[in-house]
Amino acid sequence: MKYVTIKDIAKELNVAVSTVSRAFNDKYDIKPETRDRILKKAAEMGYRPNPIARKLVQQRSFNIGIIIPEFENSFFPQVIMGAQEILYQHNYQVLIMQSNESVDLEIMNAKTLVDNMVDGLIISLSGVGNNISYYKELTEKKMPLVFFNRVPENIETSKVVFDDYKWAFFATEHLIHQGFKDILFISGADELILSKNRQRGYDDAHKKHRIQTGKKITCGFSMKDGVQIAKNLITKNSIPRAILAANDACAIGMIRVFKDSGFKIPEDIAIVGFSETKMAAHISPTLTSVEQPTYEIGKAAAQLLLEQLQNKGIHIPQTIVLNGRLNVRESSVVLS
Amino acid sequence: MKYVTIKDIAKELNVAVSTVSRAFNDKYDIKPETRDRILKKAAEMGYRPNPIARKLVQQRSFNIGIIIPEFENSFFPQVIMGAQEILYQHNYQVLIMQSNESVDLEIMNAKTLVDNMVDGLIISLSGVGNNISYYKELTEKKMPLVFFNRVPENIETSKVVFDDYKWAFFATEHLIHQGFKDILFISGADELILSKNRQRGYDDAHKKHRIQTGKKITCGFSMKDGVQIAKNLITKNSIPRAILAANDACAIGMIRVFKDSGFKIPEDIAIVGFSETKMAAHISPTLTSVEQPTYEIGKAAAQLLLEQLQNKGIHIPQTIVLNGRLNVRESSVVLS
DNA sequence: ATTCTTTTCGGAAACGTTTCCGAAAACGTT
DNA sequence: AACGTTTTCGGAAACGTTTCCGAAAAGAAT
Repeated sequence: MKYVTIKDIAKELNVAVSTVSRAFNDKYDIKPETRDRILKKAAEMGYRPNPIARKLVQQRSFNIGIIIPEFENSFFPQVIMGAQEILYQHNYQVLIMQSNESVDLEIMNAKTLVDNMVDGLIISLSGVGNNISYYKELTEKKMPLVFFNRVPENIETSKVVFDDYKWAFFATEHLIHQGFKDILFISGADELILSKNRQRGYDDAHKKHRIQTGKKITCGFSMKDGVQIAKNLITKNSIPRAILAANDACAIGMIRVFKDSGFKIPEDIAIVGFSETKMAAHISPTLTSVEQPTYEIGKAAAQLLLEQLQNKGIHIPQTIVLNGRLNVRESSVVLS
Repeated sequence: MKYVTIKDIAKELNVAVSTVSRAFNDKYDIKPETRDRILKKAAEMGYRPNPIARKLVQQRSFNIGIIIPEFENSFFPQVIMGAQEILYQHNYQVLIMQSNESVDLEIMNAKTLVDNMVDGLIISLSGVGNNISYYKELTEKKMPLVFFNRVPENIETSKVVFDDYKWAFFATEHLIHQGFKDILFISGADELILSKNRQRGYDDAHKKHRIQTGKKITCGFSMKDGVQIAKNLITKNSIPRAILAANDACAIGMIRVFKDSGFKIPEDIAIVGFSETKMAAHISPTLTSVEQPTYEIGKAAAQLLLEQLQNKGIHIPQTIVLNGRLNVRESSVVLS
C-alpha cells in the first residue's frame, strides 16, 4: 500500500509540511486562502491523515478500548452499540476486544489496548478468578477506566451497574408470591459484586416473607453451564420447586434439559432468568426475566469515560446504578 | 500515561538503542549475553514495545480488520470467533468494526482500518446499495481482502460463501415434500449474490416438482424486518401457505406476529429459517432452519487472508464454498 | 521612511521504533 | 606480528505527523 503523505502535498505546493499540517488542524495561524489551496490539493491527491503518526507524536489516539467477556449473548453487543453511539458523537473510534471468559486473555487484551495508546478503557470482567492488580496500576497511571456490569470491588474507578440487589429481591419475591418455597439460587462467580448483591436480594426476600432460603449453586453465564447444572440436579435427584437463574442463557439451558427429562415448566419447576435476551419472549415456555437496559448501560459507561477524558487529572469516581424491569411470563406463573 | 521506552533501557545499560532493538528481534547479530542482559533489564523496568512506533516504521501492523454489518444475531460473532482463533495463532491482532447495516458506515470503517495500516481486511457487506468501488481501489493497491457470507460480485478477491443455492433448493423441496404449494420467498437484498443464489435454488426446486413459484419479497436480516413483512401480509390478507425466510431473526419476527394474530404455525403457515441461530431449537414452535458452519466460515476467511499475506504479490483469488445442513423441526412439519 | 505589531510561514525537533552502514572488537590464520 | 574474517555494536536516517521557535512578510503607526 502506498499512502499519500503530508510531504507529498507540501512538495507539490512548494510549502512546508508544517503549513500543510496547520491547514488540517486550523487552530494555528494560517492564511485562509493557502489553507483552502492545500485542502483542495489534498482532496485531489486523495490524502488521508495517518492516525498512527499522529498517535505517536500526540501520545493519544482518540481510540477507546472496550473489553467484553463474550459476545454470544446479545447483552454485550447491545451495550457496545450504546457506547459507540455516544463515543462516535465525540469523534472517538472504538476498538473492541473479546476475552472469551478468560482472565488471562482479558489482561492481555487490556495490555494490547494500552500499548496501542487508547485514551480510555471500558471493561466488563471475565467471570472467574479476576485479577485487578493491573487495573490498579492503570488507575495510578491516570488511565481513564470505566467498568460495567461485571465490576470489581476495591478499586476506585467509575462504574455502571445494574441494581442487582433490588431485582434479585423482586424476582425472588415474585416466585414467593407464586407460592413457591424451595427456590434454588443460581449465582454467577462469587468474586463479582453482582453475585453478592443478588445473593443479598435473594436472602432479604426470604427474610421478609419468613421463608428459609434454598440452595445456592455457583455457575457461569453460558447455556452450557445451565445444561450442566440441570443434569447434575437430575442425577442427584435434587429438584427444586423454583429457580432464580444467573441469566437467560443459563435458564434456557436448564429448561431444555428439564423438558427433555419430562419435567413440566412451570408446573414442576418454575424458573426466572436474568438480563432479558431476545430469546426470552420466544422460547417455550416464554421466560420470565429481569430486563436490563443494555443500551443505557453502554451509553452511561461512555459518558462516564468522556467525563474523565475531559477534565483529566481530577477525577471523582462515580457509580451509576441503573434500573430494570421484571417481565413476567409463562415460566414462573402457575394458574390455580 | 508514562511509557518505558527502548531509549530508557539503552541509557540505563549504556548501549545504543539499536542494540536494544536487536535484543527484541533477534534476527540481527547480537551477543547472547548482552541480549539476555537487555531482556532482563527490560522486564525489570516493565518495558513493552510500542506497536504504534513499530507500525510507523515498518508500514505494517500485524493487525487484521474485520467488518461486519451487525452483531445482534449470533451469526457474525461466531464467525469472528472462528477467524480470531486462526489469526491469533499467527500473531495477528484483530480489530472489529461494525457498520450497523449502513453502506456509508461500512466504507468509513474500511477507511479507518486502512488508515490504521491493517495488513488485511475481512468483510461482510452491509445489506442494501453496496458500493464496491473503494474495495476495487484497495485490491489494485494490493491490500489483501477476503469477503465472506455477504460478498460482492464483479471483484477479484477471495471469498468464503455458503452454498446458498443448494440449501435454498433443499429447504424449498422440503416444504414441497410437506405438500405445500404456495411458498413465499423472503429474499435478502437483491444486490447480494447470496440472494440470487437462493432465488435460483428456490426456483429450481419449483421447476423440478413442476410447481409454480410463489411470491417474492425483499427484506433485511433483522427481526424488525420480519415483523414488518408479516404485518403487511396480514393487512393485505395475502397469507401464504409456507414461507422460506431470509434468516432466523426474520422468521422469528414473522412467527410472533402470526401467532399474535391467531395463526397456527405450522398448521396455517409453515416456515423455514436460515442460518440456524441458537434460538431456533428453543422457540415455540421450534424452527426448521438451514444451519451454516459459522466457525468454519471465520476460519476459512482467516486462512484465505493468511495465504495472501504470506505470498504477497502473487495472489490467486479463491472462493471457498461451505456446506450446511437442514435442521427439520416443528415449524415446517404437519403431521397428517 | 522608519519603527513596531501582527500575520503567516518555514525549519527543525520530537514521538518510539527499525534497519542500513560502517566501525570497533574479537578471533583465526599464516 | 601482521593480516583477513567474523562477530558485535553504535550512529543515524527513516516512518508521518505535530508543534515550538523564530524569521519573513505584511500591515499599521509615527
